[in-house]
Amino acid sequence: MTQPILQLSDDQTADLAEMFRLLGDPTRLKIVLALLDEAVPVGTIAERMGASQSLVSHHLRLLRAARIVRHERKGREIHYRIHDHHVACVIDDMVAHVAEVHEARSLTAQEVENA
Amino acid sequence: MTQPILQLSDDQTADLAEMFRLLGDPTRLKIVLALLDEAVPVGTIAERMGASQSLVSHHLRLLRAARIVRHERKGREIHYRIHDHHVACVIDDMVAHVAEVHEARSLTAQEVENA
DNA sequence: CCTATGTATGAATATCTATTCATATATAGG
DNA sequence: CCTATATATGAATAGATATTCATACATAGG
Repeated sequence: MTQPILQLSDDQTADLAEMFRLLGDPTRLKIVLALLDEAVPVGTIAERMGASQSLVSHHLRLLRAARIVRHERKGREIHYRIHDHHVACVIDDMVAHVAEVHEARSLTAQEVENA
Repeated sequence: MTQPILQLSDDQTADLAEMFRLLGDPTRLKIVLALLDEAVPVGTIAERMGASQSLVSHHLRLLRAARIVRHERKGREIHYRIHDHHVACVIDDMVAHVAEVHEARSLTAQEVENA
């Protein structure tokens, strides 16, 4: 399977980069991964990750704006989950990739240097 | 198809985030997209993108270190291409996602605000 | 109402990073 | 060798951003 020549508009490229960028922060990524399987209230996310409620909230705001997650009120709590199936798939794919790579290689610093 | 509960080590999570982060810069992403289909010398990449040779070179260095691209000497030129099939797949998936989303929705600012 | 709980938000900051400019390195050809 | 071409690299900087702290907002329950 070879790659089709894909031509993205500047807008599409920018959106794509923005999505990558948002997932590119370890704290935010952890949040997203935590929401892959279930809807979780903010406080619980913070607790599980060992991060402050404020920090988690700030990140959720960004993830929400990018439609990576969605929220729903449940009494006093606000439960967050992955926005849709599609986003979940994309992230799963990437996770699978990294997991594989981690399994396949165990490089020395020298090898990385020469990569 | 539901998501399996995936548990990533901190190292894996960091690597995953790092990969996302590198793709999260528009300039770098454009470079990567340009290398999906063929091996291209540095100067040509810069020319096509309208970016400076220096900037492209700096970005290629980062992409190389992360094994997102690889290089090969061809006379005086150094040709860069996507590191492997796997990386290409991951990017293609994400591109497909964004392309779909762009097709499906055309949101007002208000809708985005309330997302 | 008043309070407690859960969440969001704004300001401040220390850190990071993308970009530019100048320059070094490497290779091919005469 | 000497020059031209292609690429890499280092320093400097302007701008972005992750995090913290303090505080505001919203809701449920008594």
